[in-house]
This record gives sequence, structure tokens and C-alpha cells, in this order.
Amino acid sequence: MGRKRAVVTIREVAKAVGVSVATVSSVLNGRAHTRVAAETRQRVLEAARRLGYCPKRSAQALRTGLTYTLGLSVPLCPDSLLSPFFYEAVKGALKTAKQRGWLVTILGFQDRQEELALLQAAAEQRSVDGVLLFDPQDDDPRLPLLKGRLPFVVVGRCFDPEVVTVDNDNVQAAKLATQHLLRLGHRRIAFVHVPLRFVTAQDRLTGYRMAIKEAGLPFDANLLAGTEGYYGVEAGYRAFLGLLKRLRKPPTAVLAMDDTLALGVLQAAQQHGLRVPDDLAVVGFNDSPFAAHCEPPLTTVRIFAETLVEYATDALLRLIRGEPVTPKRMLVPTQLIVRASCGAMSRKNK
Amino acid sequence: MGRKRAVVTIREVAKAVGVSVATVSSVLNGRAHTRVAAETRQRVLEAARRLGYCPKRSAQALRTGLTYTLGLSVPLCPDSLLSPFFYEAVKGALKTAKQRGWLVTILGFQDRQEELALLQAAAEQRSVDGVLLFDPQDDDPRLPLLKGRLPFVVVGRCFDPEVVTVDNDNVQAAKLATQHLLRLGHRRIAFVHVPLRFVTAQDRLTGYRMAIKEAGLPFDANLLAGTEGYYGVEAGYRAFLGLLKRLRKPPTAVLAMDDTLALGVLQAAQQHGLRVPDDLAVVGFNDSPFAAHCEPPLTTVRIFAETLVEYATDALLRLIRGEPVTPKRMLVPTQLIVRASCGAMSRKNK
DNA sequence: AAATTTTAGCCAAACGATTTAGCCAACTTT
DNA sequence: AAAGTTGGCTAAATCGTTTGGCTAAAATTT
Repeated sequence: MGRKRAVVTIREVAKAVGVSVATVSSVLNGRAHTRVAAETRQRVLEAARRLGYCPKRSAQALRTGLTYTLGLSVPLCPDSLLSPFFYEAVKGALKTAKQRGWLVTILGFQDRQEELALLQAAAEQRSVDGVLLFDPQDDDPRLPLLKGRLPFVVVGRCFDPEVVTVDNDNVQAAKLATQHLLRLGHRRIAFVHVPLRFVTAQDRLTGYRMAIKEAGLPFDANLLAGTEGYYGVEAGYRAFLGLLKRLRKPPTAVLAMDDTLALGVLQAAQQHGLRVPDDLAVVGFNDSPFAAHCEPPLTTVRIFAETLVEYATDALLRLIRGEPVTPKRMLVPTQLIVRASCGAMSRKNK
Repeated sequence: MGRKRAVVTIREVAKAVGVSVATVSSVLNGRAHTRVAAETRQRVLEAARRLGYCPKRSAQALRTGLTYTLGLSVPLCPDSLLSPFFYEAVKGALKTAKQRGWLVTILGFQDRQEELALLQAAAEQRSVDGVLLFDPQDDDPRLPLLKGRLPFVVVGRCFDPEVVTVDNDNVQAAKLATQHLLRLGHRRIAFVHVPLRFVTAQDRLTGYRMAIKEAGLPFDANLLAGTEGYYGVEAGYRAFLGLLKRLRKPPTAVLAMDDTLALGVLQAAQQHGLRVPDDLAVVGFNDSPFAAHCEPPLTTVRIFAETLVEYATDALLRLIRGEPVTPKRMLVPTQLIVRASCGAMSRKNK
């Protein structure tokens, strides 16, 4: 018992009220074309509520061609999915989608190859109406795959001018962080970053260089330390250790592209007998949860990922509806959060 | 151009081969009922590939009554979604689902009220075929809401014997962690936990008590410190501070139900002038990413959430297919990871 | 040779909504 | 009074699959 309970369909509501299904659909969707008498409308509404009618998503999907579902293409590695960036991204997408009655499905992949396969499948099966893409790269193969087949919005900068893009102002962010270090008197500032094929790395490098240049200092490529792979404490540790080995004199400050990298820098510094912030000032990115709690607490740049992705989701929904989306590119500002690791605090205390 | 490209349907494949759609469907789904000549089968397969045919999910969904989508009901708060537990949970669910061609959508909620609304909607609209529930509580209102309306599996212990449940062995885990502290010579071990309406808290308390009892020590309820709300550094900090105020003599060890709580304990201890691990041994749960990197590195109990949720997803899929699922309750063992915060290390070093 | 079984594949009816075209009565306009 | 409008509703088509029932033809048995 209970098992066999038939789901209530629009037909049953129609029969209960004594009108056609077209009328019921009209009332429920509030279509402009067909007008319905106020009294009939009331009766339909009442009956729908009484019978607990709720349109089946799959039927709507078939008829309208829309699944009312958005895809989030995210890498399944701890360093990205566990980062506050993705947490906020998921939250922002969910929030915006939910408000409008849309669902969000996670297209999680282990490697880029798998991501392409997933996106391909999503486009063919039409399991989602659009996708949010993260972490664009040069010559991103995802764009030609999706173009004209499935609407998408890229979170992060992307060179294709036709592609709708929402990004945080990484150039500005890195510039401000670097300026902060410059203002504290640092002249030899290292930059620890993920490989430059990631546009985010390129942008932050640009901001770093702008600040250096505007301060009248020469740019020194020896102060750059690229990681082997992606983010992560281990990656930051190795990159900075490599840098220390390469230079005769350690830098006095480090700008790390991410808090996990910064944490690695902290460990490498400690191991090398460098005290933070006295011998080495460190600044990270993303304001990860541990940033406030590590030793010393990390100065970092907060990214408003939730806002970012809210914008992106909104744009994606407009794209799906076929509405024009302008401007194609949006920038969201960031915020520097000053803690102990950059030495600004101890200075004040002195 | 490109825009108007019609999606290829099963009808077109049928026409191309010169057979009916029924035959094409038969071939593609490998139905036993309808037999197809080997040669026809080949031609169908070839044409489908050539035309790039791919069944539309929404049409299949309407016809078969299955959306081939699983729901993950997760709280949208940083302390849970950012925890390695949920990261692994998402990963495990995604992995298992993907293997079998299923999708996973995130039903994210801000509060319990919203969760109920989401589940209700999911059941009515049939936007998913089943859901995974986390963090069961006493008299969980989600169970009666869903029972008989939408298949579900609970991750975490749940008293209802009819409900399919996958849990880590929290009793055993807490017992082992406590025994570890006892073996190090501690006699006054505090237990910091989230409110006891969460079954996880109850189980870990049980394990704690078992270890205490088996060691021949009396159970002292004064050593329990419940948090006000949920997980989080702040919550742990306040709970432990409260405990210190209440007791005349601080405990020599703390078992915290979660690493974030343990981190809060660490901060409170530091502020009170208690050195960890010398004056106070601390053990956490979950092996969060920061656990290895905080000061001192945290001894913790690793939960195999990915395995857990893989089992759960598998069981859910069987439930959806109407297959019998036994046993109803599965337990996955845990693992103690010893680091500096419990003092086992320094002891050895001495 | 007739009757039966097997094989191969087709037909048409769902699934549950949305939406277009059109009908009829009542009301306006000329 | 005829013609045109409009309001209020319905019938039927449609979305792209899956699937139970059916039928010819071929193979086998009687």
C-alpha cells in the first residue's frame, strides 16, 4: 500500500475542475495568449492545490526542450573542490539557480580528457541546458566543443571575445597585494604561481609586474617560481624550495597565487630557518579557512567567488533563454585581508 | 548557421537504415524481447554512429519514468561543505553514479526547513530518482516525508530498521582514539561534541564511554563539552573555554568530534596558557587538510567517506531498481592517524 | 501438404506535459 | 441587421523515446 499511489497528472486536475488540460496548463503557467476567467482560474488553482498536483519535470523537459538544469564542470581533486573558491562557486550557482526553479548538477571529472567527454555527453543527451566552465586555459578545447551546441559561461578570463566571461579582477588583485608588500619596504618579492597556461596565473603575474614597474623597480624573472602541477601545499613547498636553491640570496617577500601554495612556502621557509614575517613576508590568495589559523595567520586576497558565480549563473540563464548578454565580460573586484604573515602587524606593534 | 542544426532523433536513424524505430531502440538497448538479425543490428549500429545519434535524456525520462539522476542533500555551510567529508562524499557519489551513466544533482539547503522543502519538491517533480541523506537526527522529519514517495539512503546511523543506512563505525573510532589517549597515560579526557541530537555525536560518545569504562575509570559527565550549534573552529573554541571555566582543574586530554572543533580547542588552550601536547593532548576527527599543517599537527581519525558514499550510492541505485538491499545497515571502519598533538610523538622522542 | 513453431521486425500506444489553431457565444461597431 | 472583435475555452499535435502485441515469412514438425 502506498506504493501503488498514482501520481496526479494535469489530466486529473482538468477532469476534477471540468475543463480541458489546456486551460489548466494556461492557468498554472500564466500564459498571456490564452485568457481564463477569474472564476475558472480560482477553481483550477484550488483543485491543483487540493490534489497536490505538481508538473513532472521530465514531461516538461520533453515538451519544452529544457531540462531546467545547469551543469557545473568541476575538477574532482581536493585542492580545487575543497577550496573556498569552489565552495562559494557551488553555493552561488545553487542559490541563483534555485531562486528561479533550476537545478544544478555536478559534472565532476578527474582529468581534462574526462571533462571533454562529459561535456560532449551533456551536449548530446541534453542532460543540462547549459554549463559553467572554470579555469580557462590558452586554446581551451572546451570552447570549440561546446560552441553552437550548448550554452556556456566561463568563470575566469578567456580570450575569445564572443564567449561570456565572469572573472575576478586578478590583475588588480595581484597589483594591490604587491603594492602592499612594496609599501612595507620590500624590494625583492618572489611570485609563486601555477603554470602560466592557466589564465589566472597570467593575470596575477601581470598585476605583479605592473606594481613592480610602477614602483620603478626592474622585473626579475628569477623571482618567479612556477609549480610543477596544480595547487596544493606540496606544490608550493617544492616550488619555493627550488627558488631558494636557485637564488644566492632569498627574497624578502613572497606573493603566492593561492593559500595552499603560501602554506607550502611557509613550511619551506621554516625549514630553511627563515622566520615569517621577520625574514620573509608572505601573502596568499583566496582566504582559505586555514589562512586565519595557520602560524602565522596568512595575509591573503579574498575573492568573492559567490558573487562571481551568481553573475555567471545569471548570465548563463539569460543565454539559455536566448536573451542578449552584454557586456560579454564582467569583472568583480577583490579585497586584501591583512594578517600577520606579511609583517604589517608587527610593524605597527613596534 | 549551426544554430538551426536539428538534433538527430531515433526516427532519422530508423529511416537511414530502413527499419522501424522499434528495431533501432531494440538494438541500442539490447532488449531480450525483440530479436534482431545480426546483419540488421550491425547496420543500425553503424548508422547510429555515423549520424552521431544519442538518445535524449528527457525523452527517455518521460517514457521510462526514470531521470537517471541522483540527489545529494547537503547543507550549504562552509563547515560542512568545505569539510573533507563532503568532498569525498561528492566524489564517491559522482564516481559511482558516473560509472553507471547516472547524474548527480546537488540539493543544497541553508537550513533544515529548506531541506524539507527541497526534498518535497524533488519527490513531487520527480527531478531525481532517489536521494542520499546525511547527518541523521533523532526523529528525523525527512524519513516520513520521503518514505514510499522517493527512494533514499541515509549516510550516518539511523534508528529506523527499515531504512538503508551506511555509516562509519563511529563507536569503534571514538573508542580507539580514547584508548590511544588512555594508553598515553591520560585519566581526565574531555569530549567536545556537537549537540547529542546528532546521531554521530551519540555514537562517538558511546565509544568514548566504552573505552573509559573498559579502562576501569568512572565516567565523568563534567568532562563533556557540547557546542551550541554545529561544527566550526569558533564552536570548538567556545565549548572548550566553557569547559575550562566550569572545571577547577583542566583535563589532560581532549577528544574533539571534528578537526574544526579541535582547532578551536587548540586556540582556547593556547589562550589559557596550556601547551599542546605537553599540558593537553588533543585528538580530532576527519583528517581535514589543515590537520597536518596546524601547530602542532593534529592527531585525528580518518573517515573513509568516499568508500562510505560509494556503498551508499550503490545501495540507492539498487533500491531504485527495486532490487532487495541487504543488509540494511553497513559499517565502514576508520583509521587513527597519529601526529604531534596527542603527545605520542614527543614521548617517543624523549 | 498442412500445421506448428520460430525468427525478425513493425505498429501503435503510451509517458505527461505545452502550445497552436480554431470554435462558439457574446458583445461592439457600422 | 450584418460584420467584426473579443473573451474563454477545447481539440489535437507535438516533444523523442520505449515497449507490448502482432504479423508475415521462414523453418520445422507432423
